[in-house]
Amino acid sequence: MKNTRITLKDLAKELNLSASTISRALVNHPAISEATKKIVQKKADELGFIPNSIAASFRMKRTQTIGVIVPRIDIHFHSLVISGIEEFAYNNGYNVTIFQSKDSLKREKEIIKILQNKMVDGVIVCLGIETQNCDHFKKINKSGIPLVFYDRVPTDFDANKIVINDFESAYLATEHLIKNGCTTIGHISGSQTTNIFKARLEGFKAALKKHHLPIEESLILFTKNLTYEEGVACAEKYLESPLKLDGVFCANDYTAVSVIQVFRKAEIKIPEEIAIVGFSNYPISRIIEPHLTTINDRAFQMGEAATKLLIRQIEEKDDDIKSETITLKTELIVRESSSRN
Amino acid sequence: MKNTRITLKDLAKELNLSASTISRALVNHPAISEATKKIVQKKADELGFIPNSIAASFRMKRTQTIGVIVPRIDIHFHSLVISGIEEFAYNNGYNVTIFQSKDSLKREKEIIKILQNKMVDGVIVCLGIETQNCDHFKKINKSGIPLVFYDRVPTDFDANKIVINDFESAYLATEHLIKNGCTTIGHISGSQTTNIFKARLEGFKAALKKHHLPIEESLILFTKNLTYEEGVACAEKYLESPLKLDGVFCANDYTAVSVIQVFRKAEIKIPEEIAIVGFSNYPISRIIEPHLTTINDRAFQMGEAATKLLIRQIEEKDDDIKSETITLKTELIVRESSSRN
DNA sequence: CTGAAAGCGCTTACAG
DNA sequence: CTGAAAGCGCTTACAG
Repeated sequence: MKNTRITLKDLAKELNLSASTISRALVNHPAISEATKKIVQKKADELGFIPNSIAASFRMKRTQTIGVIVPRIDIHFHSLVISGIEEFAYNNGYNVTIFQSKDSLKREKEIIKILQNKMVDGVIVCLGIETQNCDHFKKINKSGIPLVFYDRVPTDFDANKIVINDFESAYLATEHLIKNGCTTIGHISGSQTTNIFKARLEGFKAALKKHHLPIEESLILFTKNLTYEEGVACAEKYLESPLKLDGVFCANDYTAVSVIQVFRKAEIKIPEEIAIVGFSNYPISRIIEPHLTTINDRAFQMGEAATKLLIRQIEEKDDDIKSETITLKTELIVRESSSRN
Repeated sequence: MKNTRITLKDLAKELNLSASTISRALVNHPAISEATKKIVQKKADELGFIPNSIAASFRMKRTQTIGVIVPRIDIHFHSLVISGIEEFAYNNGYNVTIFQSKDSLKREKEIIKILQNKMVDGVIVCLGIETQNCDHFKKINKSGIPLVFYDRVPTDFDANKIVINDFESAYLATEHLIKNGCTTIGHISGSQTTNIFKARLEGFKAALKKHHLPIEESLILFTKNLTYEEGVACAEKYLESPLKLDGVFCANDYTAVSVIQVFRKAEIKIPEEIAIVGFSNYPISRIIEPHLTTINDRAFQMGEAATKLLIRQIEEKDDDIKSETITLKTELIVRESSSRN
């Protein structure tokens, strides 16, 4: 059953050619005559030749493989990014090997080791929540393997990054609320140790300032992980607030959905009495009623852009480490939750 | 910058030992003395030795890699399965390489080729929608690479499969509606070329029959892909039906959510007037109001079980092809959408 | 308990 | 346009 695979040598013997010629013919080397190429290709098909790309990788020290490290693959955002990575990689002849760090620093370090053992050509990573220090990444980078970060990116060294313009997106979202007549606007934010949530908060404040609205600190609520449950708690706080708010900008869609539900249960009309904007354009945003205005965070494009940058660096000849930051444009998707006409 | 990696030979020279001994010491071979192992390990750490596992794979014809083919990675069900695969594989020393077939047969065949080139040790796959004929999989199987299917599995050959008991799950879900007093129950089904949806429909009918309720064909609606939008259309049909239905069992959660929303908009009380049950336990099921009763389809466990079975077959010595079907137990999660007490 | 030697299947610099 | 030869870094059967 386990038939031994045909090799270049077998093909060579069969055709009275050298293995070198077979090898070259199969990769369409310009020095080989068309006639020979045709003969070789035909024989290869005939005998069901399966090239051993492990042997080739070993020889060339190139695996055509990209390693990906995400906190968890079953978070929709990451699965969208990975989808973009796989798509772009596939179309450019690279394969993708996936690892979940589970937000564990220990595991992240183990994975880095495996990636080096396996000689991946490059690595795309979203840092785990525990990771404050990127020495393990610096090491792999110095060994000549290009690295691109997305979403949660390192601050302690100069790396390739794909990000979105969180500040401006938040600014835009907030301004949209203002333009729809909101004057007392709350914000539900995430952990301030994560840059993107800090930036969203800043953008929110900047928009208020710009439009001469007061920044009510009591309406800025902080959560740990922006979960649905935390969102419910925040919404309940808003209900108890002496300030009568008429708009909320949430740093993600889950919390926005909880706010919608809690307010509706309290018989508050959305968007008439309170307008809501979320962030990320999760599938639920166009299912929840009223449909949620949100920011398209371009997860798929993030994966594509990361892979494109990575492959360019893999295939570039020169060995200088340089780092680029690519900022993707987001988009405000206006739906009913904020549309007062 | 691109420092050349230390090899076994370098280590051997450094320690006045042979490469054989170094190799054995590093894998904890029993024939090597503890003293030697210690020395070797110390030196390896000191010089930052990174084993070249591509060389090892090449030599041993074993890559410790599992190939995974899914239609799309950004479908929540699949990302959950992959999460289970990655987790189990990681804990057992295997890596996971992911490919998306995008439901294209052509692409599926291309991927199979790549997988063979890359000499993965085994493959886990959910068939694409176009795939009626599994010859390409038979071929890779015959070449000695074990294969495990999940969710959409082949019917034209005897393969390893991980499935859930769709029939019984549907039976249970329907019986649950009956026990909550429903007598005129509809079903929203998926494509009948897909076995799981056929089985769910059969389970639905069996439960009605068992409880001596009539099977109203006009209340059994078929969709192509069980999308949210198709669900809306089905719900509207139900509203126009002369039969006054009081329960709906939906073959997935998306359609169940649309039914809830359409009915609520029509001022129908859920669950009092119509009770709803979905299938899959998607995150949205515990967000939508009322929360949706549904079937936990064990996606994560499916990934684990598939990987466990695959690894066992990879590591088994004997070359017989045998096929196992593992059926996972599902679970009915009762929530408000069907609870009439 | 340790070593010498062969070989896995490719690619490529060199030669012609 | 084609070939002979070396070598990538491991593992392992064999010998001692």
